[in-house]
Amino acid sequence: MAIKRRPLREQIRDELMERLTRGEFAPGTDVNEAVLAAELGVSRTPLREALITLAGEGVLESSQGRGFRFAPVSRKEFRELVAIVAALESLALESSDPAHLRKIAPELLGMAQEFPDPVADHATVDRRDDEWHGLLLSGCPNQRLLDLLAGVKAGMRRYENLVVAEDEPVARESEEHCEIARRLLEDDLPGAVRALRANWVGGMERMLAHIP
Amino acid sequence: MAIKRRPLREQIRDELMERLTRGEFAPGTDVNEAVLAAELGVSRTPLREALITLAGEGVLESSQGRGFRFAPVSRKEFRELVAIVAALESLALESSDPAHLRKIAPELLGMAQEFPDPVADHATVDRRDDEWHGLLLSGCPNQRLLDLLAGVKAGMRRYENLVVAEDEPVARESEEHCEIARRLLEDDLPGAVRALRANWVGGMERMLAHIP
DNA sequence: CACCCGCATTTTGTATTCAGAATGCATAGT
DNA sequence: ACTATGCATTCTGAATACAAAATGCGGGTG
Repeated sequence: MAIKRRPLREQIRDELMERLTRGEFAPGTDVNEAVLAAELGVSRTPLREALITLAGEGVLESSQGRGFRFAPVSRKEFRELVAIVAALESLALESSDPAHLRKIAPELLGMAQEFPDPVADHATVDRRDDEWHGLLLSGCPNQRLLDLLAGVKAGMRRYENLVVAEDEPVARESEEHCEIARRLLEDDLPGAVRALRANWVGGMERMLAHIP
Repeated sequence: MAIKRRPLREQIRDELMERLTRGEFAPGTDVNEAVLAAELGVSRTPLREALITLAGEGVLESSQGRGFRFAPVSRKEFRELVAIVAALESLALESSDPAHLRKIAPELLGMAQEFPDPVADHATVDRRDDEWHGLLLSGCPNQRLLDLLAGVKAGMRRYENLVVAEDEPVARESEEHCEIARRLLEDDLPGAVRALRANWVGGMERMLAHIP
């Protein structure tokens, strides 16, 4: 077995994203590099490299002499991000191989139908949602597009733990995913793209109420 | 006057992009950090920070233990990048304020009509093209989208100096810009978006012949 | 002659150190 | 009493030092 060797900065980035997803960092708070580095058991150098990467993805902001802080959240930015992701996912879906889409459509439908626990925490719901969209775009040949999407979605992660899982919205999300899968089963790619856009817009509206 | 204070990593990033545009770095070649740092008169630390930023934008690649290299070019990646930029610029145009678009339409038309020197070097042509697209999107309220676009376009920069300026393609580009501006003058936003997409696709095809 | 192993060199990855800017508090002056 | 100024502290930004991995070369061996 080939053992993996990854730069510290990448491991640190992943760990920080993990903690961010767990809600350990409040938006708007400063990063104390020395403290965080000690906590992670690394030096400031690779930590700063990870912070710079995250700043490039919009997760952090930086200002001269004042270091990094977790980017604050706003309705405006959330709307901007959703518009971007909707456009990029649409493009990814449009450029996917129709045959592949037909092949995965049943699995997409199945995943959408097996309803998550009504009381599942938002982390579980979000993870399943990510998996579903990941499968949906698994046939996209545009690797740069997928990388870009991953970066933009990282910038959206801090919005996810603002909401608590509720019964009705999860059902809506599930229904919308079914709709997309059904379109794909029928080889209706334009319809699937429209449904995907509607899914993002709908998800955005469900979320907006929870953002200050 | 408030004097500007920018981190070294940003100045280095800009300088590297400048040199890249001037064709000083061949795609596929390795970066020697010590040499480059000495050349720029800085230490390796902020240089590496700049390199990491550029790697995030796709200008560089990095592999464990082997450092950074300028990303090689390929027809496949160029097509991917054009598809992305076309989609993002379309979104930016669609979300712009129609009134603002109407206001800048005459200027867009004027810029498109004043034909660049037939013998202008590609750098000049590219710069004018960038300015035109910048003005076109100047009314887009989605700041995250504009930032994202800037990053993706940075990743495309290394393709620009692969082509030499030619008479006919520049005229085509100019005509396509006129078409877009005219649509905006007539308040035909969907038509302008279609023309913008066509402009990117056309520009891509003109460029593809020059890529190995 | 080809191939492989081991050592020396080069270069990256990470840690540590140093310098300079920002922040906050205390004190003096009005 | 309030403001402004100077100083101490804290933290970031950059440079340097150190460790470890990769590369290249030379000698030895099949």
